[in-house]
Amino acid sequence: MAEVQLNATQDDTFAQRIAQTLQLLKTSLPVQRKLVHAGDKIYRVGQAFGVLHVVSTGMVKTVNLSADGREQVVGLHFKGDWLGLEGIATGHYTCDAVAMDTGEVWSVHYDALVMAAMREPRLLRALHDAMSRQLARDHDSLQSLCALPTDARVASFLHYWADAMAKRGLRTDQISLHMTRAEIGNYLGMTLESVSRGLSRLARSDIIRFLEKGRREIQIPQVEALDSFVRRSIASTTTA
Amino acid sequence: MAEVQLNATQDDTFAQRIAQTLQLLKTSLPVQRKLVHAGDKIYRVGQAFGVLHVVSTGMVKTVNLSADGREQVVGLHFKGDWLGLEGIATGHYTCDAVAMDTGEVWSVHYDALVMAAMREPRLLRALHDAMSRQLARDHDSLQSLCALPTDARVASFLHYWADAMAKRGLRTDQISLHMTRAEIGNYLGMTLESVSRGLSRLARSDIIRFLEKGRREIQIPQVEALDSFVRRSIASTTTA
DNA sequence: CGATCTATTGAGCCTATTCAACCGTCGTGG
DNA sequence: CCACGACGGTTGAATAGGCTCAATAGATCG
Repeated sequence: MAEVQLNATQDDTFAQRIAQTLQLLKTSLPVQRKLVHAGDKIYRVGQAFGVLHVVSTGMVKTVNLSADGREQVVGLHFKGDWLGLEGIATGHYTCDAVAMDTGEVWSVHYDALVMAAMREPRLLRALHDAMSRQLARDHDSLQSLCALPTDARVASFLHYWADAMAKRGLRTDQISLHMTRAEIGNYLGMTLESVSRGLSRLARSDIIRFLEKGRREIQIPQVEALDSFVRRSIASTTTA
Repeated sequence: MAEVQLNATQDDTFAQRIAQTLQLLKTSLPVQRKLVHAGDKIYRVGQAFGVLHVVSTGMVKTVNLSADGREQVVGLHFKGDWLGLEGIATGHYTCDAVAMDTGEVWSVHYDALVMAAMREPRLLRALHDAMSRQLARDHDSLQSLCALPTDARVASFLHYWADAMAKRGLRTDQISLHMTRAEIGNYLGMTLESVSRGLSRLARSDIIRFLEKGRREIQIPQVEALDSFVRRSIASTTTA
């Protein structure tokens, strides 16, 4: 209840699109729903590809496994995001998908989806939109990684998270990161200490606020403050 | 001529798939072919999305433009790769696509492609494969960026390039980077000096060899040497 | 209540950046 | 025709940003 926020202006069209897509899936083809808990693997690297997954509720991370066994978080996925798309080309999933929270994941057979898409073009459109969004997001991720110092990367990460919530009509003034500092650091290409220092610095600048002792519930009075923080970091490294 | 190399074992199936896809496109729907030269923009950020492009010959880079105008190379694209996929969701391209070499780019209207895909499912499959490959590649890119020191990132970059050539049945013993050190550095998240030092180091270790004064023609006697160099870098940073 | 996990913070070190000088190539115009 | 400037590349020296190592503290759980 009360999921709709002040920011439900143009963003709620995106939330609506997600709802429509989930509805469409449910009515167009056999969907298997599954409840997942934090740590559950939705699929594993190397496993034969066959089904695509859509996050209905909850949050999921995707983790690449390098040849020598080291892990790399390569994506975060929220309500309406699709999982397993990287597996289409090779016929095998190329990463693990791990739930970060309790939630529900819907699964559809890729072949069945394509068949259904022949009758219902909106399904195809939804799939393409999801892939396209993922590609654009990956680009932004790359740019953050390449161009920003650690503190700004942390700020940018929080901004991304808040944005993802906002676009889905969820509350953005307070977000709860279901990730350890180590996980965040892995995703952002820095050490857990740097993440901690970055967050502390943001808190000291009153850009964010910790809401409990665990320090994973974070309040962001104004998301734009994160933006200007990032901008300032760039300016100082460029002009100096 | 003599494009097929020793390594044309399982890799040539990929080259064949590309050839088939290009053939399929040509026969299934109206394709506009265009000759491009180094520096030509195939599309621009912000431009209305409508058509997808496929690299027929040559090489193309995609460049993100941040809000404050700084550029970030987010992808490299060779024969058979699709361009513009990130534009589907928003209806606008989110990056520039710039030719790095003379080559030919084929363009098809997305809507027409989807229509044609109804009659010819292999078209749809080709599109999905391309998107899927791009996603998987982005993950690898991210992992390199997050987990490797500069020298290893340069080595990994050369390996990726050689691999891309090999999978397309092109010669891999000698590659010519149509990029300045600055461009490579931008793509790899490091300075041009670091790229230069990295390449010099690899040359000093006899892993690569420069073939001309311009130092963009690079010979790689054995691609696996790059792999083991990367592996060694990881080992030394992990164990130390 | 000890053991474990997560987070924070400090100190020292190292890697990669910054700044700078230098060289070779290329294109252009005096 | 050659001098000059612009550009791309290399290399060195100094600096700084982020990492490593280490100590501390709170939280959770058996």
